[in-house]
This record gives sequence, structure tokens and C-alpha cells, in this order.
Amino acid sequence: MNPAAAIVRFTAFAGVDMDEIEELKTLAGPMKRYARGETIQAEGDPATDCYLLLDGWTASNITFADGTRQMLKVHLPGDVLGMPSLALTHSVDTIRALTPVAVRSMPVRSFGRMFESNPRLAALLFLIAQEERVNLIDRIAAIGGLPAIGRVAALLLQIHARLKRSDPGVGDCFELPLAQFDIAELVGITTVHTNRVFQQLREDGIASWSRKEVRFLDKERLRELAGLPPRLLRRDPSWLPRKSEAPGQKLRA
Amino acid sequence: MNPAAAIVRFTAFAGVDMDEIEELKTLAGPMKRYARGETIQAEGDPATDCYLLLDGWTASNITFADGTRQMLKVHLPGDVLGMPSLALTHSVDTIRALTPVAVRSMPVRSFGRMFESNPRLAALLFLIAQEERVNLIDRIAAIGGLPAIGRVAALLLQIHARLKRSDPGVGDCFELPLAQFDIAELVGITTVHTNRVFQQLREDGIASWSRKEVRFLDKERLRELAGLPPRLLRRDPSWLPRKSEAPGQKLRA
DNA sequence: CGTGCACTTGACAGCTGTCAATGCCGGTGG
DNA sequence: CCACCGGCATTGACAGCTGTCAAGTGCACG
Repeated sequence: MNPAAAIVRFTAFAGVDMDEIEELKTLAGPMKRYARGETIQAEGDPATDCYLLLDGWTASNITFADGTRQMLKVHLPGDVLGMPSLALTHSVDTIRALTPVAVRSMPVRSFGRMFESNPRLAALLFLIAQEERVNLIDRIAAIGGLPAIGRVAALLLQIHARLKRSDPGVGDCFELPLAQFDIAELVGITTVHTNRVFQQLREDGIASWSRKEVRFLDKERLRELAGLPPRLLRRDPSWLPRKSEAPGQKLRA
Repeated sequence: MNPAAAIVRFTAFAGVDMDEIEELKTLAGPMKRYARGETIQAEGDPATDCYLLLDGWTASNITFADGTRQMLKVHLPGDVLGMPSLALTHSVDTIRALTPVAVRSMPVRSFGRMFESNPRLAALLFLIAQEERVNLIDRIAAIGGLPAIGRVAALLLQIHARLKRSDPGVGDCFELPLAQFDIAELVGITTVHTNRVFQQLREDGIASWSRKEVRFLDKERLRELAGLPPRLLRRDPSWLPRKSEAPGQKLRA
């Protein structure tokens, strides 16, 4: 609901002024709400729209021929959903609401307009896509290279970092509206094993989890388990196109 | 060396005319060659440039604190290297030559110019980034959700599909300039186990590998092992910005 | 013809998955 | 207010996939 949250991903790379916020708004369609568990986009659907997540958490997952699912990512407010599928004829992933959510659809047509009318916003969107690639890369590293406990550690740290990006006030204790089997599906292990991993994290005084609430007890050791450094976003890249017209606006963020 | 190969990724989504090819060329710096094993970009370096891979194969990998490596992707001619790191202050991955390679650097500054001067090329680059996200997503699915043999199957199919994209003549037998430990690192298993997987693939008459050459014996079962359908790129998305000036040029691809 | 690197193979351990049962908690309806 | 119920978390026993270690083989290259 926090209006700023909806554009965090854009303002993360550079200031965005009021004009641009207005322009972003014109790109998006009306707001739509989904209840927990509802599907926002299904695998195999033609990829016609993207969605700006305004409020709530969603997950995107992919389904194997045998019905097994692999969760790819959880989305937080401000994330743009469905962009990867723009490259394909059919959507790759199924996006569903983990909590009650509010989204605004972003018709692909408006992407074309944005590239023509506002190169700077287009470049920011491009950077968001690259940031997502880094997220996926880190996930691959974790899943491919770490034992179960490290995968969970990496996941928790990644989500925490992303939460903190839109709300710097988030501390070492935060709400995580996922079930243990969601986490299992995200890091590619079973629910049972996930449970054992959390028990060990608690025993070792590294992190605890109860009632959908995670508490980091020893972030240092959590990072050791994850084995990768935190990622720092590049602020104000020098190559970004400049704001085109209407000077003198107050910058946001 | 095939000049067309260098721009496959752009022409995959829509026709690109001579003007645009020229414009792409102006974006890139001089050609540079690397020997097998050389590092093109190192983790932690400031992310200043991207590279257009003209010829040869490269790999990008990420290193954990304990020195373990996870390979993320192999790059084929036409791929743009180093884009994800544009979102960060420091490069995420190390890119090294798997074979002798030729690249042209693409200074980031030229990205900004392209977004301003040619929205259509910028949008194509945006689509390339989304396609890469799909590749990463499929890799995550394979690594997170499949046993070793399925991961290898998925990898072989993915590489084959990408090869075929720039050279439709590629058949069910193709060169794969990787060592078994490269494949191991790519799919997150050990060399020893990779070896056993290949033995089983051959025993079962599914695929064989020798002398850096892969042969698909039963593509149907290979796909079953991978568990995911092939991905079809979206051709000529209706929302793409149109070519701006200089009409009447012959379209390429 | 020797050397080195990569590929193979075998034995074994350990992480993780599977199956099945139990416990916990919040929500719902009587 | 209480009993029931369903979803999720937890536990134990066990199997199996995959990793580790170590040795041996084969091929390419000098």
C-alpha cells in the first residue's frame, strides 16, 4: 500500500521525478486484487501482460511434465511480474498469490511506448531485468553449489536484503509469509529436510523461525553458510540517458 | 567468424536492417582475442564493459568464499557477456574462454546512447535479457528439481537449442567443447558422478559423448528426463518500437 | 616415448529423500 | 464456549542418490 514501494525497483538505480512517476502510472492498467492462493498468470498462457506488484507477496513456479513443481522466486511489492515470458510465445511460469495481493497490469504495448517516449525509464527497466538476472544467478549458485543448510541461509539473506531495499527499517527479525514447503520448493529440497535444517539453524544459534517470522541470531555465520557476499546495486550509472524535458522537478528517492 | 552469428540474438526477435547493424557496430569497441583458459572479466572487478562474443565459447562462473566454483552458463557466439553486472558496483561472475575466442567490448556508455537514439535496438536488447532470464529459470528448475541425469539432459537440450538458433543446420550430433568437470560444475554435481550419468545415458541408448562430441540417440527420452518443454521465442512482438528513419532498407533474417 | 591431463572405476560414507505416523494450531460450526 | 477438522509442522526409520577418496587407464602433446 505504501505508494513508494511500488516504484522502489526504479528508484533503486537513480532518482525518479514526479513526471516520471506519472508516466509510469499511465503505463499501467487498473488495480486488481487476488486472494491468497489465486493464480495471476498460468504457465502456457500467451504472454500478453506484465504486472506491477503493489502489495503482498507472490511466487512464481514452473511445473515439470510429471507434475513436480519448482519454485523460482518470491516477489515483493514493487517487483514487476511476468517480464521473462515477454521473450516467449507462452508464459514460462505460474504466478500465484502467497498473501492477498494488489497488482496493476502493465500491457506490453505500453512497454513499446516507454522505450520510445522515455529512454531513461526504459533503461531503468533494463537495469531491473539485469538485477533479476543477478538474483537468479545467486540462486543457481546456492542450489547448485551448497548443501541444504547453505541454500536456506542464502535464500533468507537474499529475501532479507530485498525487503530491506524497500524498507531500510527492516531489522534482523522479519515476517516471511511462506510455509516450510514453500521454502523447500524454492531451494530444491524436501519439506522434511527443510524442517531439519531450521532445527539445526536454531540449535546452532544462527537463525530461528516460528509463526512465519524469521529471526537472524548470527548474521555472520549465516553469511558463511551462504558463501557469497551481499550484492551492491550500482547507483546512478553514468551511462543512463538523462531526463528529457520538463526540468526543475523534485527528485524522488 | 560467421558475421551473422554475432547478431543472432538481435535478429531472433525481429528483422534488423543494415542501418541497425551498422549502428550496432558503432556501439562496439575493437575486436580482442583470448586464448583458451584466459579470463575476460573477473569477479569483483568494477563492471564497466560488456562484450559481444564473436567467435568461440566462454563460461561464466561464480566463486564461493571457500573457493568452490559454480558455473552459471556457457556463452555461444552472438551472446552478450557481462550484462547482469551492469546492475551492480562489482561484477558477479568470472568470464573465461573455453576455446580461443574473439570478442568486441561494448562500453556501457554506448548502451545509454542506444536507448536514446534507437529505441528499437534497445527493446531488442531488453528482450535478449528476458530470454536470458528464461534460460536461468530453466537451469534453476533443472538443478533444483531433477536428479543428476535429468540435469545433464536438460543442459544438453538447452545448449543444443541455442546452437540450433544460430545455425539451424546443427543436427543431433554436435561438438561440445567442454570437459566433464565443466558439465559437472554447470549442473551442480561432481565429475565422478557426471561420468556415471554419461555412462547410463549411453547404456540406455539416450545419448553418447566422446571426444567433445555429443550425439542424441533418443531425443524423446532425453526430453522426458529434462521434464520441460522446448521454449519458443516470440517473433515480431507487436509492441516493439518501429524502425525510426531511413526506410526501404532490406531486412536481415 | 614419456608426461600430464582428463576420463574411469571401485569402495564407502553421508546427505537427502521417502514413507508414515504424530502433534500442533487456528478456524469453523454447533 | 467447546469440539471437530484440516493444514502444516515435526519425528523416526530407512533407502538411495550423490559425494569423497584413491587408484588406474587412455589419449594428446611435446
